[in-house]
Parts: sequence; C-alpha cells; structure tokens
Amino acid sequence: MSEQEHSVNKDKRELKTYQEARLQNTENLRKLVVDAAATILQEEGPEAVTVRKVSQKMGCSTKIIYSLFVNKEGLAQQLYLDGCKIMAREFEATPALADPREHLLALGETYWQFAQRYTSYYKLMFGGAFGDFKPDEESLQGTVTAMRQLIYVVGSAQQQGLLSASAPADTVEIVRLVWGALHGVIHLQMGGHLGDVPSAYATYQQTLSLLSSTLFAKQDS
Amino acid sequence: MSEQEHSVNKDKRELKTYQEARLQNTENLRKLVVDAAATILQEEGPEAVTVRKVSQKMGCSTKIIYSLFVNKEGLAQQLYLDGCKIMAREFEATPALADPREHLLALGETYWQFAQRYTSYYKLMFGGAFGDFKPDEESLQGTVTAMRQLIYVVGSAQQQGLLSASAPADTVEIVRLVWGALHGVIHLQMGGHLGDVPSAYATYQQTLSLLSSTLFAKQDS
DNA sequence: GCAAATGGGAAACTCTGTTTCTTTTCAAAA
DNA sequence: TTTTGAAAAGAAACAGAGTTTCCCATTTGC
Repeated sequence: MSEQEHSVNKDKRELKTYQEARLQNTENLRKLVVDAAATILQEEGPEAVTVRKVSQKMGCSTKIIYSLFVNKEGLAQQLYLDGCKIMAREFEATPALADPREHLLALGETYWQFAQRYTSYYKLMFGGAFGDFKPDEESLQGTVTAMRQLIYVVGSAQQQGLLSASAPADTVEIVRLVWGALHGVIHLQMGGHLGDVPSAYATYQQTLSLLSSTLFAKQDS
Repeated sequence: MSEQEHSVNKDKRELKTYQEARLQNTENLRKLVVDAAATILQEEGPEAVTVRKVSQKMGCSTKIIYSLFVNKEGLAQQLYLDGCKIMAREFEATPALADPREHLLALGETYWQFAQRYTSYYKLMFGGAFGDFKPDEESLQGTVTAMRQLIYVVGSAQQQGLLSASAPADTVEIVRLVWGALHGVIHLQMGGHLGDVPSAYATYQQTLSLLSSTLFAKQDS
C-alpha cells in the first residue's frame, strides 16, 4: 500500500552498482537489471542479451535475474515495456499538425525513425527476435498506450468526416491496418528481403502515402 | 553437365533410410536430410529444428549435416528454398482470373492461406524465427520466382492501364509494397499482436481490399 | 543471544551449435 | 590378393545458452 512513505534510505541518488542497490528494495534492483539489459540490447543487439551477460554486467549471480523476474522472458517483458515508453516519447515529440492527414504522415515517419534508431528494441518488440517471446496482456496494453497518438489522429479524422467511405468504421481497426502495413515493410527490410535501407525506405514512403491518400477521401497531392 | 545419363544404380525407388542413401551420391543424401528437417519443421515448429534432432531422425552423426551443409544456416537456406517451392505451387494453383484486380485479391488470399497452412515455413522464411538467418542471393531469387504470379498480375494490370496514377510506376516496387503490407499483418498476428486469428484475418482482408482499390483506379465494389 | 528463515553465489544440469579425434571403410596401388 | 592411404563418418568433447540445485551467510524474529 504505502510504498513511498517510509523510505528508510536517506540518500535517493542514482544507484550505480549492484552492491548499493541490494541494500534498497527490489524495485530499484529490478530497474538496475533492466538498465543493464537495455544497454546490452542497444549496444550488441537482441541476441546478445543473455542472462549470464546481464548478471555479469551487474556483478552478481544469475540467480538474481530469476528471483526478480521469473525467467528470461520476464526480463524481455520489461524491456518490451521500456521500448513502448521510448516509442511513446518519440510519438509525443512529433509535432501534431492541424491536418490529420499530415499528422498521420508525420507519425508514420516517426515510426520508421524509431525502428531505425532503436532497431534492437524494435526487433525485440515486434521482430520476434527474442526466442519465442510473446507479449502478455500488460505488454499489449503498453503498445496501445504508445500508439495513442496514432489512435487519436485517426479518431479525430473520423470525427471530422475526413475519411474515405472505403475505410473501416472502427478506429482501432484502421490503426491495426496502418500499423500492419508499415510494420511489414520495416520487418521485411530487417530480414534482408528489401535490399538496402534507402530502397526499403522508398517502399515505406510509398506505402505510407498510398495508405493516407486511400484513407483520406480528400487528397491534396 | 550430364547428371541423369549414367545412372549406375539400377533401382530409382525412393530412398528411405540413411544406410541406403549413403551408398548414393551426396545429392540424394542432401535431399534426405532436408526432408527429415522439413518433417520436424512442420510437425514441431522452427525452434524444434535442431542439428541433433535431424541427425537423430536420420540415424546418423551430426557430422553429416556439417559435411553436406556448412552449418545449420546452410540447412535453413535449403528449407527456405523448399518453402519458396511450396509457395510457388500454391500461387500457381490459384485460378488466374481475367480481371487483374480479382486475380490480385485471389493471390492475396492464397498468401494468407500459405501462411496459415505452412506456418513454420513462413516463420522460417519471413518471420525471422530461425536465429539470425538471412536469405542469401539464391534465396532472394527463389522468393522472386515464387512470387512471379504476383509480378505478372501487376504487370499486366499496368499494361492494360488499369492502375491508379498514385501507384508507383515500377512493377516490382508495387509488388514490394503489397507484399510488405500483407506480410505485416500476418507477422503481427503470428507475434500475438493482433488478437485471435479471425480478428487478424479481418484486418488482413481490409488491407487487401484497401490496397487493391487504391492501386486500381476503377473499382467495382 | 540464538534459532530459523530468507536470500544470494557457485556450480551443476540440460540442451544448443560446432569441432576434434578416432575409427571405419573403400579404393587404388603394389 | 594384399597393403596402404585417403576419405568419410561416428563418438565424444567443447563452448555457451537457460535454468535449477545446493550450500552458506546474513538477517530476522523470539
């Protein structure tokens, strides 16, 4: 119930070492482990994130990971949620243009940039690169939260009557559709099926512009 | 050059056991190994395809796999090409409708069915489920070959002037675009991001119909 | 101050891909 | 036909993964 109240530890500075953190509560320890795993993830890729390597970076036994998270998948779940937070931050940082269609294009560009800048996170979350990792209910909720800008722009376009009659009536259904199309190009590129990055990016932009001009009845290009 | 001519072995019946095949040339042996791996792949999924399990099913040492293929990835390449053959067969089996748009819809449906019926193959080929497997040049060529129906229908639609002006001019570019969008929905579904199969199928059909009605200027629905 | 319980560290277990070493086998030369 | 050498294949070993077990230290409650 009361977590923050009786904070016995007098100093609340950033915890750096495992030996410091073990004196604190498990929540701080979890955060420290996830941070270590995230560093390895971004520096060496998803397949480099191993329980041994994380515990080694922490300077502790592998047992800790299994005590804090149930197994490696539990750690992956947390990294997934971290990735959702990053993605949400990126989406929120994109300027919300007045025209919903322009806004959608901007968000689509942001999604591509996220996949390029945080490739390891993307592969972990949506690429199926982390063994047989499947997102649980909380992770799925995190995805929806991260994409709420996308849901918002589609919803407002619907309310303004800007969408084509051929588009689905359900807001989320449209987002799924857009997400699927954009993800497909990104994932095929990551799998090496679409040649080099510029070539794949061209296809991505074609997909994005085609989608937006289909969904929006009034196109201005 | 002349492979079939001087077939010394008098009986050409199907080789079943490893002991029979070891008497033959390496080509037969390779085929036998790939068949064993394919069986495991389809019966137990991509992650169950291990060198030990394949060699065990063959009744031989793991060394054989490394002699015939360089490593596990070499075996994966062969399974990839097998998957391309299956996909090509499915595409060829779909009736070629006179209307290119209808034909495209039919091929899209076939692609979904392929992903559902041969899920393990799909995950191996396009799902990134086989470690850090990346298709080599031959595999990429196999993909193009398997999708030549798709290239054909788009090309003929272009020649008949049926495509919208907003569609890219390059035939292959359009195919990449369609492929990406359809793959995205399939892959998100396999990753557990789109709920149950019927729900994902609905999104898939929406994507397919939206794509076709955008690409084709004249829509009849 | 002491006993019990909890938590963490080292090592072991199993399974993976891969390599090495030894044995077998087969074919050609003597 | 016998011998010899090379090629092929099997068994076992190696390294690294996820996970579990066992043991000890620390802490906690009386």
